[in-house]
Amino acid sequence: MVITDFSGNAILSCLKGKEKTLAFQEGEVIDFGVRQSVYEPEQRINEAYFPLGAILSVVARMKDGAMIEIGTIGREGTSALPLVMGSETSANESFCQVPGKAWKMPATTFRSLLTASNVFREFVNRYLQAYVNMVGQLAACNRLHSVYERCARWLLMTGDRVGGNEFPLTHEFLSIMLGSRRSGVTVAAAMLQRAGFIHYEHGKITILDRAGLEATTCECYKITTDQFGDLLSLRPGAKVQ
Amino acid sequence: MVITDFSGNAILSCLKGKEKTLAFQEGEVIDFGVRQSVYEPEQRINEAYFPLGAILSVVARMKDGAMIEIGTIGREGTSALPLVMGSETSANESFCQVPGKAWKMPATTFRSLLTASNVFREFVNRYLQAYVNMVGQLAACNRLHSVYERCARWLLMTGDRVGGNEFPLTHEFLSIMLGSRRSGVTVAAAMLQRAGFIHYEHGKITILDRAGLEATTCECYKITTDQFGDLLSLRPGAKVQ
DNA sequence: TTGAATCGGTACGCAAACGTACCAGTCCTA
DNA sequence: TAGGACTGGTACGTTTGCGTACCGATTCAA
Repeated sequence: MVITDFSGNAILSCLKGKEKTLAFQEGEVIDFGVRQSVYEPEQRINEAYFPLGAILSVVARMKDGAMIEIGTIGREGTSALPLVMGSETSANESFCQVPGKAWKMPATTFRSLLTASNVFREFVNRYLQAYVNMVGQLAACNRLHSVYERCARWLLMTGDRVGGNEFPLTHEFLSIMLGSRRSGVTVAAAMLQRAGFIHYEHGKITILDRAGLEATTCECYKITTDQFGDLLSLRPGAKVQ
Repeated sequence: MVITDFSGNAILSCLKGKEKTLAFQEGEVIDFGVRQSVYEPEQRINEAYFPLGAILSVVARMKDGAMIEIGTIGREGTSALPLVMGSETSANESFCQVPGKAWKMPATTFRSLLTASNVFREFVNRYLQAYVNMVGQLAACNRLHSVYERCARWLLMTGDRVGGNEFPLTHEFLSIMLGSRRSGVTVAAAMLQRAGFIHYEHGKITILDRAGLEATTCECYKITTDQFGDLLSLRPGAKVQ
């Protein structure tokens, strides 16, 4: 895979002219491996990442070791939102959820771009708004909806961001992201498979019937995705920008 | 109550000189009544509010009518975060949770202040960061912690924002905010009262033992409050700025 | 190729919370 | 001051999901 432009990432693809050149010169493509750390909590952010295929998870970790996803970042966004809000650190831990490529850029370059380009800053702000709305909707969803619904939602959202219908995933990992038991996720996933919406085997999952999943999941998926969609045209196959 | 300066609100109190004058001239004190609407979902934001005693709730409402709190705003902040992110509308509904006063300012004035004053913009950004962290922590808390723990957390956070130990609250209302049954909240609240941490009667609650509540609640309270505290010195009795 | 690790299926007792209902005390208002 | 609304206490059957355990199948590495 050769990066000839930034069309793989919605944020980067709105750069033009000398800002685009700067982003090229001072950045590079990197590979994220599964569970590779992106940011550690309270640590200084030195790089901004823009997924080109990788998917990142922002998680909260409790003192007892419990972990749960509070945000997810794919080709529509960037890991560097704290920098947009003028923070030097990330309050939460984040890591790679689905392996793939990402554009890496020094934090200083990202800050320069925010200052230099109004279009870029405004676009990043719109992404920030959509991201915040996603987190809020997740807070509601986590309290009000069943494992089964949330399971379908997570698969759809990840499918959207991976830009395809197949990605590596274990029940164990999904259960951590959803903040539920592995056995509970297995039951929910088995129901989805029996319904013909998905197929999985040994750490690999395939979405077979997106419409079926959408009919199964709670309204949170549509609300969140529409909020991104208004801003960013995230759906698979949709043209970025 | 006569407003001689903005010391009641952390955000406004960082205004100086001609920006402060502008905020005075183009704003006014208003009274928020219980359950009075602040913003409706998807509607244009025409005013920014800065609580001086009132507490506002941002909530998500589901198609089936279920409602749950996803953010709370008191003397430390402002209702107008979507404007900070360049949005014209609020994705969620918000209303007054605890009645009291607030400073009201046209959205255009708020935008002017953000442009005119670096100090103000940076301060608002720090508040935005803390708010986003609060929502994320809430997403985790809603999934991982019991009604009992969340009940104590909510009372503490509201006590912090009201700037006192007594405020109007019914079990019914609290159960909606927490996304749980009223009967469940009654049981949890009764435990807290039996422990001597709180006292309540007919829609009025008093926090008797803050340390007791803090020992009871989950870590989410401390994490969230510390994130605000680093930025804003929110605790009761603490000097603002 | 063989042993270990990973992954998924399933079961089961248990706790939390749901959903609902009914009742009594308090407050508000006509 | 009498009736109705609001608030809180309680009960109980049901559901969901927890916590844990065990087992078979697949995959991977030695």
